[in-house]
Amino acid sequence: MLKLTKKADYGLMALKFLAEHPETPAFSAKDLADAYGIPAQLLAKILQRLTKTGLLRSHAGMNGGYALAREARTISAYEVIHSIDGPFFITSCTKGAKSCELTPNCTIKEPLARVNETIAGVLKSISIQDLAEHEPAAAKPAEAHKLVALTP
Amino acid sequence: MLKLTKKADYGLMALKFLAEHPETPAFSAKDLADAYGIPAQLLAKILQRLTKTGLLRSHAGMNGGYALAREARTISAYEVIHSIDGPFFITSCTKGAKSCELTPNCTIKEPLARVNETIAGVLKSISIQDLAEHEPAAAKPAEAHKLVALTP
DNA sequence: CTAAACGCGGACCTAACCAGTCGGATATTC
DNA sequence: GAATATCCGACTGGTTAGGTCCGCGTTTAG
Repeated sequence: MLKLTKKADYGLMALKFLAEHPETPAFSAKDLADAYGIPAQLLAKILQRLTKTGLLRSHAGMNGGYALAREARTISAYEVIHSIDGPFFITSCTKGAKSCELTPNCTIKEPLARVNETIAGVLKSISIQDLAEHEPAAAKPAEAHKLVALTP
Repeated sequence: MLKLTKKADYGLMALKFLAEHPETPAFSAKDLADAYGIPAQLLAKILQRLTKTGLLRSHAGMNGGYALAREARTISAYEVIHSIDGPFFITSCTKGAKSCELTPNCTIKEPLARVNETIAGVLKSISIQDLAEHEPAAAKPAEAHKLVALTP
C-alpha cells in the first residue's frame, strides 16, 4: 500500500510540535500525546527511539521531557521516518548481498530502486521546519531534476 | 515501511515479461509464474485483476492466456500498482471527507500529501516499456521540477 | 463430443506485523 | 524520599498480506 506507519506519523507530529514551540525548554511525552490525542505510552517509545538516534534530547526528572537536539531546519522527514520505521525499500525483495532469493532475473528491482532513491530524496529535502510552517516551501526546483532523473 | 506489496511486484514483473515478448500472442498464468518462480495461483489472481482494470486482455481455452491490452509504452507503473493494491496514500489517516479522526490539527497531513503526489507522479512517468529496457530512460528532466515542486 | 487446457472468482487459512498495553527499572528534582 | 520523568523489554490483540483450495465457465484440439 506504500504508506508509512502511524508511529512515523506520530513522530513527525511530535517533532513538528516541538519546532512550533522553540521557547519552551522541554515537553513531556504526556504533553505531546495529549496535544494530539495519541496514546501516551506509545508516543513515549517513539520519542525514546528518536532520542537514541540523536534527533531529540531528553531530560529525566521533574520538568523534564524532550526537546529538539538540532535546529528544526536541519532535521529531515527522512531521518525521522528512518529512525522509527527503519530503512525502507520499495522493493519487497530485501536488498543486500543476496538479490531476489529465487527469482533469477528480477530486473524490475533495478529501476524501482531508482524510484526508491527519488522518494528518499524528496523526503530528505523536507525539514521539520517545513512542516511547522503552514506554507510549505520545500524542495528547491534547482535540485529537483537531480532528484528525479533516473538516468545518472 | 513504505514498501509496495509483493503482489504489485509480481504484477510488474509479469507485465514486463509480456513487454519483452511482443511476438508471442499470449502467455498463460502458469508460464509467467514459472518464469519467475512465483506461486501460479496467486499470480493468476493478480492477472485477473489487471484484466478487469483493462491493462491486460485475456483469452480462455487452450493456447489462451494473457497479453497486454495496450502498448507497453502507454502503461505506467502507477496504473499497475493502483490496480493491484488500490489507491495508496502516504498518510495513515485514511482520506476522504472525514479528516484525521481525533487529532484536531493534523497539519502534518497536508505537506505529506504533496509528497504522495510526487511519488505518484514519478510512478506515472515510468512505463512498462521502461522496465523492459535494461537502460532505464525515464522521467524527462523537463517535467521533473513540476513533479517535485511542493509549492504550486 | 469429449477432454484437456485455460481463465474466473469466491472462500479459506496462516503467518507476519502494526498498534497499543503492562510492568518494572532508573534518573532527577523538590 | 516522594513525585515526576525517561527508559526498555515483554506481551497481546487485531488487521492485513501472502498464499491455497475448489468449483465453475470457456475455448480448442483430437
